[in-house]
Amino acid sequence: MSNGDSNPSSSTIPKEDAEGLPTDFSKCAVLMLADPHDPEIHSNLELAAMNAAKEYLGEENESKWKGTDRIELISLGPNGTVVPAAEIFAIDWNLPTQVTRKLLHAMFDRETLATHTLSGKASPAFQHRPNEKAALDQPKVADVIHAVHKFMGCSERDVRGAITTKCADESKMRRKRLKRLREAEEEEERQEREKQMAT
Amino acid sequence: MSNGDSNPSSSTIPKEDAEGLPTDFSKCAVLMLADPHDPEIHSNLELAAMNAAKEYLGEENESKWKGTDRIELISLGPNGTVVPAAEIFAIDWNLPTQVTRKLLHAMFDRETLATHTLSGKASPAFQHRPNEKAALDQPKVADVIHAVHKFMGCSERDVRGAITTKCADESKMRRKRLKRLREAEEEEERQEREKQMAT
DNA sequence: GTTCCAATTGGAT
DNA sequence: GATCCAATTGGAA
Repeated sequence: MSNGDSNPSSSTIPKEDAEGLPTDFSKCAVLMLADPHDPEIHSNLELAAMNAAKEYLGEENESKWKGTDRIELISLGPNGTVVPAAEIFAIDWNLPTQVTRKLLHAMFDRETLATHTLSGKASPAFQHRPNEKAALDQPKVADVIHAVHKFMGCSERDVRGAITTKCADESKMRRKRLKRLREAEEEEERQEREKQMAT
Repeated sequence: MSNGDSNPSSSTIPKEDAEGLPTDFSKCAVLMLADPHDPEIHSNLELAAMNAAKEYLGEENESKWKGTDRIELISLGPNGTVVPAAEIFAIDWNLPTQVTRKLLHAMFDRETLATHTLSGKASPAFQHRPNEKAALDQPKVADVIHAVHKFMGCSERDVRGAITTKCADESKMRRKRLKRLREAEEEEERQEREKQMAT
């Protein structure tokens, strides 16, 4: 895990040398969001998805599949980013922005979404400020864009827009949360001081 | 013309009391961008377009149709905003944002686009600044959104987005133009002073 | 508690 | 010269 992407339940394209774990593929069904009529995309996806599944089912994620006979993963695109099928099926596949936001939520935790942006670039409207935010993991993001674009019929720029605003919204929510925490701490300190004054 | 919309070549839904000019409708073909399978939209559009054409061909715009046997107008939506067919046909109907920008250009002059915005609201990111910009003529904008959405298959929010950025871009260009003018004036003054120094 | 709206920005294309 | 990109914002929905 490199890029600040502390992913709770997704995995992306694995390294070539995936340590040859003795993964039992009979336990794993990889469903794919791909156009079967586009053979090139399809075969790339198939390969990547199987590799990703192999990594996903490896030692690190053992707790997630031990005990189940079958774990279903859905690969989102050529980079082989996979997401548990249950999370995919829980999504209402009608509104592109909703799908985008849910997928992001499934593959990044809220802290990551709040502290990253689509591009990692500073806002041109606030260039004087230091930019604290890095870019989201690019292969994963590319797969989200691919999947939503391909299967919702919306433009890639729509998906990118949805990602941008999702990160912005998570950032605002995080700020609120931190502020509330800070205020609670101050209140605690104040009460502490009051108690000491009383003695 | 009320709303700061100095429209060069478009007209919108007319007042009820259109002064009953003896317009010769045989000279006028009103083509309509409407779904003929949606009777309600269609008939609203038909009525509005005919009224708009009547106004469009009235005294104020006499110069535009005198001498031609036939003027073709295209109505964009339920509000009956019409645009000359030639301008419509000159557009590449493939890219939604291009279509939107061209339509705006056809119905508002650049000064209007530069000094107005889609909503007329101040930017939430710069609320301390006074807001100098008013909203674009709403019925016209609604017709653009209607037309592009209906015939390009893109979402209304895409069209709105395109309008927003078109106005922003025109505003920037205007600022540049004004700055250049100012600098040219200053340069002129400077040379004037130099000339006086020499004498 | 979340998502949506859309205005503004400078640089990239 | 014109268009596109996308980060940030506060309040509305």
